[in-house]
Amino acid sequence: MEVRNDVVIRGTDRCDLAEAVEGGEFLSVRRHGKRLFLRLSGGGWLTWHFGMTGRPAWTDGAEERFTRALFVFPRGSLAFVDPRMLGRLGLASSPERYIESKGMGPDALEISRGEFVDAFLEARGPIKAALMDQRRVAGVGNLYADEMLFQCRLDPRAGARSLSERDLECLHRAMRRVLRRSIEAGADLDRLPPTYLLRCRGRGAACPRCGSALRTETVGGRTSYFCADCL
DNA sequence: TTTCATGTTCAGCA
DNA sequence: GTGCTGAACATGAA
Repeated sequence: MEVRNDVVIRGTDRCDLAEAVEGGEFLSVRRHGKRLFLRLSGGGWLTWHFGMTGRPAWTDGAEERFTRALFVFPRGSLAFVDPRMLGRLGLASSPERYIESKGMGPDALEISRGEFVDAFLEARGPIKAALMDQRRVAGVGNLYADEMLFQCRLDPRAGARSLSERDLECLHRAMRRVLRRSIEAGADLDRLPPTYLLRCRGRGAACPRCGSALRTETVGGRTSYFCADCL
């Protein structure tokens, strides 16, 4: 293993990391929320957090720009490419312990409708902030939260307490639908249905449903797009 | 040249 | 304890 920038392994000891990885194999992969876990043949798991701009990249030729760490195999390498270096690599004894230590909630695609409703009935603050809170449900980020709320015609600024059980059930369905579709599309926004708000972020955006100009506002510390006419 | 950004975490404050 | 704000991280795109 070659570490190009120590920032991406901060919180981990460089030697421990190298020792845990080198000479071994990745036996299996798991995901929880936005985290990836690779089981190491020497025991334990490699944890992988992508931040906003991180991604894995296989290469058997020239090294990609912004490669922050590299797992070198006999033929080719697996690179951790991350321009902004907001991602992290680390070690954990198991995904469960890692999830527990981070206080992460159930994965967005695994949480049942009942659990979801219960978790949000006691939420405070704007619904969008609650949806992005990884302690409640793990896996929903800024863009996807906007999409889910849009599909349910819910105002991102609305207090979580103001939502009915029916609203929350809609949100649970939308969460599953949006994430599934996005995974199918390989997270390529252009391959999503034209009715998706996700594709409309940016300059002078119009609502894909009614054509009105989309509004932007900061909610939960992040830029939110929504259509005031569709609420 | 300036501003903003797909995420997380933490300090400081109300 | 809860929630909000701003900062930090380092870079590219608009």
